[in-house]
Amino acid sequence: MMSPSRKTPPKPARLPCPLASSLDIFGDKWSLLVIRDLFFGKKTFGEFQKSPEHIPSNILAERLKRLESTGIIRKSAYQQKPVRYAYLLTEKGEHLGPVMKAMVDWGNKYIPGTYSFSEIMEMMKKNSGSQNE
Amino acid sequence: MMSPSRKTPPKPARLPCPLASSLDIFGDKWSLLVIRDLFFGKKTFGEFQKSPEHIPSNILAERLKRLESTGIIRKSAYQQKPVRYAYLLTEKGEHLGPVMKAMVDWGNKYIPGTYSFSEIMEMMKKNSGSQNE
DNA sequence: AACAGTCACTTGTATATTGAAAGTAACTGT
DNA sequence: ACAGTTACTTTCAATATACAAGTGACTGTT
Repeated sequence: MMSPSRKTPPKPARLPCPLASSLDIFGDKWSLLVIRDLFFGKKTFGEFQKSPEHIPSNILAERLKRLESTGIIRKSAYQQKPVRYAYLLTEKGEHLGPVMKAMVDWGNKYIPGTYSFSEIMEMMKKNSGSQNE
Repeated sequence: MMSPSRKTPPKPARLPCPLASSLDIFGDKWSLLVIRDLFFGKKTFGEFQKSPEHIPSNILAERLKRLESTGIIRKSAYQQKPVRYAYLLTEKGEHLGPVMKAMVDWGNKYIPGTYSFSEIMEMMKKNSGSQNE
């Protein structure tokens, strides 16, 4: 039997496995895409939304909070009147570069039709107002 | 189960971004943990279940199907009477090593309390009958 | 001053995915 | 015959996601 008398553990923190722990932080469908956008120079809520995958705004807001709370990004006000924030990668966040690079390399090798880094870079720049695929 | 009876955009295939496409394949909480286990020499359904993160059996079954359908793993019968399968990484799956390594390195650097590769290796071997966290 | 427009969210609410538990099928070994 | 093992499948409540619409604080235009 499991010990039942304890209080509820807030986050069982899956285990001391660095892979499992990392996945708990950014192992979802969207987090790394936001981080990718930050690498590509995007900074604001609106810019993240314009990316071709079209992240829902509520999910984006939540992910930004999570990434901030885990120290991967931080925000700084870029204007005061209505306070608006730009998001930036911390050192911790920037060190996710190798993780993304490994995934990009794998994708380029094993998923036909994926674009190279520079092609994606181009696509990111002219980030469309189009809602269509 | 419901079937998609209406218009069927079966998999919009998010975009030609290799990162987004990779995430569509293994960007969830469990897939890479199963792949980790395969790297650690685990092969059977029961062995995956015994890993310390305790993946639910229905999720495990689904992930194994998905990983097989995407060519990351394959299965081969290891006995006939009741046909039972052992799962193996394909070349495509083995090449996820660098992705996991990058994540492990990041976790070890930025998540306090995570174990090194060799410590995890040890833990994997004596994969417990313990149900306790 | 009134109104459209922008930006960064927030709030509802369907829908989809997940997780925990229990059940099933095909055996083996006692 | 019956318990045990292995590999799942089924059920269903809980959680997460997606989509649409709305809000608040402005700016710039008429």
